[in-house]
Amino acid sequence: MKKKIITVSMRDQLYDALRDLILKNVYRPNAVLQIDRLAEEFSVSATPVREALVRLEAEGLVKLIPNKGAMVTDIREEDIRYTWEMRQLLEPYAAGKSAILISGSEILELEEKILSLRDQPFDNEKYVECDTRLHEILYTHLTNTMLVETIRRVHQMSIRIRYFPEGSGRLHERTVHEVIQEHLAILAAIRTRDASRISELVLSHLKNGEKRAMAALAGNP
Amino acid sequence: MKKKIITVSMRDQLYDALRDLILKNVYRPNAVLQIDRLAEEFSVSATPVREALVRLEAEGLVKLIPNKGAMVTDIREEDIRYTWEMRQLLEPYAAGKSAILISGSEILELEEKILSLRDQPFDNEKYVECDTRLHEILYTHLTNTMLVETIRRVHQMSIRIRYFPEGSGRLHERTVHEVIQEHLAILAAIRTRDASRISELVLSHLKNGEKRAMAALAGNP
DNA sequence: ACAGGATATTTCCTATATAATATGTCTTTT
DNA sequence: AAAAGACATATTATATAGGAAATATCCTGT
Repeated sequence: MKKKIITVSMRDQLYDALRDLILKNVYRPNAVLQIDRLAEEFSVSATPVREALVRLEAEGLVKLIPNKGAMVTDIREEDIRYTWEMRQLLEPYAAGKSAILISGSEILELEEKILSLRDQPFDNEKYVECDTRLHEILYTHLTNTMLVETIRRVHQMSIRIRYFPEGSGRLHERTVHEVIQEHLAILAAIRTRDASRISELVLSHLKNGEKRAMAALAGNP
Repeated sequence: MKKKIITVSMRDQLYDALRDLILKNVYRPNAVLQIDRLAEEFSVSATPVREALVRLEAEGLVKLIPNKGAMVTDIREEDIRYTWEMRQLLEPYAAGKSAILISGSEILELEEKILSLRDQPFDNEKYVECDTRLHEILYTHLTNTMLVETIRRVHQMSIRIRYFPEGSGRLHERTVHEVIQEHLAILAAIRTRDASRISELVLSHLKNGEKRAMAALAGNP
């Protein structure tokens, strides 16, 4: 049988690369994204770059102005409030729903991931990686793909916000400790499969998260 | 002074045209969208067609399979449930929030639009137009653009569902009458600016809407 | 009947041409 | 002289056309 070599289109590779750079604020808000420059940067032609940009625009990460060009979307203070408003609207509901869908091994992985933060509590990169995996486990069992996709999008925005403050590489130990405690509380509730308790805890976790994000933005990490 | 001629990119025009055709089920679920054929159909080259398709993919209207092609996304029974689950999650909250943001003249326009349905209660096209305008007035005042955008997307899906049943051109008089009554009740609540009452009414309206959609799909329009 | 390979079709990308916008210079006007 | 306007130039996005790569289709030989 012929071996099946999977090939990822240039467009998809560029999309992934650019999204990553935008989320991590390497390309900062309002940065101009010049098609030719990006094409040269990645050693491809303009077409796949444009297609990647169109997709990023649909995700709200890039603003495309006809005949003018592309720029990374802005992050204003309101956007932070809006992001957490969305999360508070969607995630408590979603987390409650998936309570019974999470497997035992996933619960163990969650615990492992949460506790691993304790070891290197100052690494933003590691923090985001853990948070993202946590989201994956919590929400990808839901069958409502629209809900999952929306949560993914909003969470993506909250990653951007996390990386937004200048010099956001390090986190305060006290903050990380708080987050770990909240995560562990949620985990304990998941073990009991108590949907309404999970919703409650996720909501208060998100409210605290909003406060922490605002504080970080004001310069108190 | 030089006259400013606004030019809409080919990509945007194609996106609008294709979206409309998909929402109205002219291009039905699972229909294959061949790039060359579309390019010829609209007398353009392949590139802007591809870019329009990428955007439609991000909106969940088109499925893009690398090196294979594009097709209109499927509508399964679950998708209908998911759509209404999203609406019930978002719209009561959103409607409650915009209660105080709607102007007097908009309330009058709403009333006019709602009552206009009474005159020609069998026209699906007119129904959707009215429903869309209603959404616009209700939700575009909200400052949370993510929320507005998500509601727009989900509402878009519910339009597709409305057009989905074969021969969905005509509506039953009794059904339309029900919808008008529900809309009027919401309108009355908007006049009193009672946010929690609006939320309540929108929620029950959506629950009824879900039942009606399911019935229509089962062949009882 | 079925594997294997040639042919055809279609997507995907590159290279090139076209159109729109921004920039800079020179002229005109106040 | 400063500001505004008009023209030419440069830069950049946008669209077209053609070629490379992947997938699908058909044909042939066992």
